[in-house]
Amino acid sequence: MKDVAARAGVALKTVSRVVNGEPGVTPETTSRVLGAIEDLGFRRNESARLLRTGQTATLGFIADDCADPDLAGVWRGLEEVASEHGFLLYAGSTGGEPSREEQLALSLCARRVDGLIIVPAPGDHGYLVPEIEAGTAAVFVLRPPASLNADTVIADERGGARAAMAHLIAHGHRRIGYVGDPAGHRSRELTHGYAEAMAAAGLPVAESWTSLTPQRLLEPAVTAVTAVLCGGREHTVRVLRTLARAGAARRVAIVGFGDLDLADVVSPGVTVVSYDAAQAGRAAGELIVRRLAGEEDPPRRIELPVRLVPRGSAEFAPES
Amino acid sequence: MKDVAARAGVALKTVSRVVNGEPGVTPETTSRVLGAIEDLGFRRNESARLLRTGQTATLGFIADDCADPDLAGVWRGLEEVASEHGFLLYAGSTGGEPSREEQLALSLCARRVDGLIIVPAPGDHGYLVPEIEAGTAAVFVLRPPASLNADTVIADERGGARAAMAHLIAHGHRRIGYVGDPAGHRSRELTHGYAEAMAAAGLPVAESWTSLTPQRLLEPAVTAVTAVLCGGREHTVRVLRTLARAGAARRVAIVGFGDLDLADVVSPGVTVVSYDAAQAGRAAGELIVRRLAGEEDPPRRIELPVRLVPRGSAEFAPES
DNA sequence: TTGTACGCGTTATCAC
DNA sequence: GTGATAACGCGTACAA
Repeated sequence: MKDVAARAGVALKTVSRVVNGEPGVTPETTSRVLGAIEDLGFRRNESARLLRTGQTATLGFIADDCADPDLAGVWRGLEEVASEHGFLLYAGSTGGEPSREEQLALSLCARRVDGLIIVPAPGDHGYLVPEIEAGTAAVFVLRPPASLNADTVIADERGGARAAMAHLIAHGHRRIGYVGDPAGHRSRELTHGYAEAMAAAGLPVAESWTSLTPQRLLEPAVTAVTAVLCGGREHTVRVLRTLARAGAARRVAIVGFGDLDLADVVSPGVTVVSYDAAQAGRAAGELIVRRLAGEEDPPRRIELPVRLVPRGSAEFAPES
Repeated sequence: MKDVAARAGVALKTVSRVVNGEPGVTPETTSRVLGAIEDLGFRRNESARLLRTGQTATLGFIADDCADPDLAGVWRGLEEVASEHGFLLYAGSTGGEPSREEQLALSLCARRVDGLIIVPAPGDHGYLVPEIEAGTAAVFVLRPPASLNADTVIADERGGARAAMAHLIAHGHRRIGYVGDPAGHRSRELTHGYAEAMAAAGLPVAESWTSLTPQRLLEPAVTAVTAVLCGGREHTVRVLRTLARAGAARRVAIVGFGDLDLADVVSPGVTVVSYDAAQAGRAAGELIVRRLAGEEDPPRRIELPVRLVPRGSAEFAPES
């Protein structure tokens, strides 16, 4: 910028004015400065600018694995909003490790991102308190934070599980199982929804039904189970694979959580409950943009609907 | 930092030394500074630091859509390398629009990212020349850049197409079609591979075979076609869906480009050719890290293998 | 072992 | 309209 000023024969500030489109510069001077900028291939150093202004126009996205379909969807929605408002986006994966999440978040704060959008790993999020007090906005997506009250956007997974269960029960299923990870926020919500729906229908639940694996589904001890809710894409795929190999010997109604590439191509089609991850990302982005615009309301909690998509794998009555 | 120095009763530089772990500070002084840092909740401002040092320890990733499975895979591999070497990652989606790509790339350069990893949109990339000359490293992934000679990591899509075609031909297919976008780098490569394989086998190609859509596959004019190569996941899915609806009336051998969630669960399993996107990301990351370490060799071109995964949808002879 | 002075590239304040 | 000068928060050279 100094060089540009020298070449145009003006002061530093005048170049700054031109670059920022500030008023009060003769068209003649402007064009001279512009010429010098062109000649020297000058491009403003944003780091310096941001150091001076204190605003980085930057957001950070932190999630387990940005390549996961749900999280990638969130990312896409978030990016839409970010680019609309002129924010650039950092992204980082934690692999579900709390320590890596903290490290990432603090690195981003040290770079003075204006806001953080976090799909939280398990563990405490108290480490963010000083950052938030220092002015960094934070929104949690898909999972609530621990030890922290902040804006949150989550999917109504429990409601989704209830809808799936009601669907299975309406088709005559009474002995229904759950296949999924034992831990994690989603599993907790889904098993709650599962239990609520079973209780509401007055149906008993055997303990072994809620800790199923695809293989155990074939064991004599649980062959009484006529339907399952799968707590995630990989579980749905594993169950479908296992049952496909078992052939006609074992028929189980299936509702999966999360949509799949070929869900409508397999036979029967895979019935799923799912939500719009991009919508979650957009909601989170809009929340944070509003905070950065100065909104001071107490933390909000936005809940996204989880909808049932019937395709056939759950729309039949048990044989017994 | 000034405040910390004041509170600890030392000079600015001493705080700097402690923060950076430089030698030459009394343990006593160190602990006093550390205490002040703790009390004030001080955290070094990286922007300022990087303004001073000139290195941002930051990379930028630009792609059509970070939520696309292939590009998300590239992202994952890239991030692995980046975090290993202490780089933070910006990410931006272009939606395939050249103007948005340019805008993103220049914004990132203005923030002085050390390097750019680009899955290029169509169009000219000459706009990057001044940036590269100014010291920004650039690597192109999955598609080669136009009007620019730079490091590139691509998948051997043409070879993949040849392998797929050879596979179909070996199973007795003679009239083979291609379903895919008319434009784009991948389509170009795949249709070249297609043509090469057909020519190598001495097979004639009707013009209508290379501009197929799922619907046209059912038309009388092209029912002679007994097998197809699909140029992308969405095409494979659409073909499978269309044929599933058509039922037993039309049987077509299929090889898809890009793996699918339930590829091994549908019956028959979907035979695909695919590559390891994460490997592409890692290769790109390593390339750029090496450049940033000062490597001066001429631009490299790394080619990743594309492998055939037989699952059944292509492993049968034509009926005629 | 510690401190001083200066510079990184920009914007902001005021004077001219 | 334009310009000199001080900041922003930190690292570096060199003196103490």
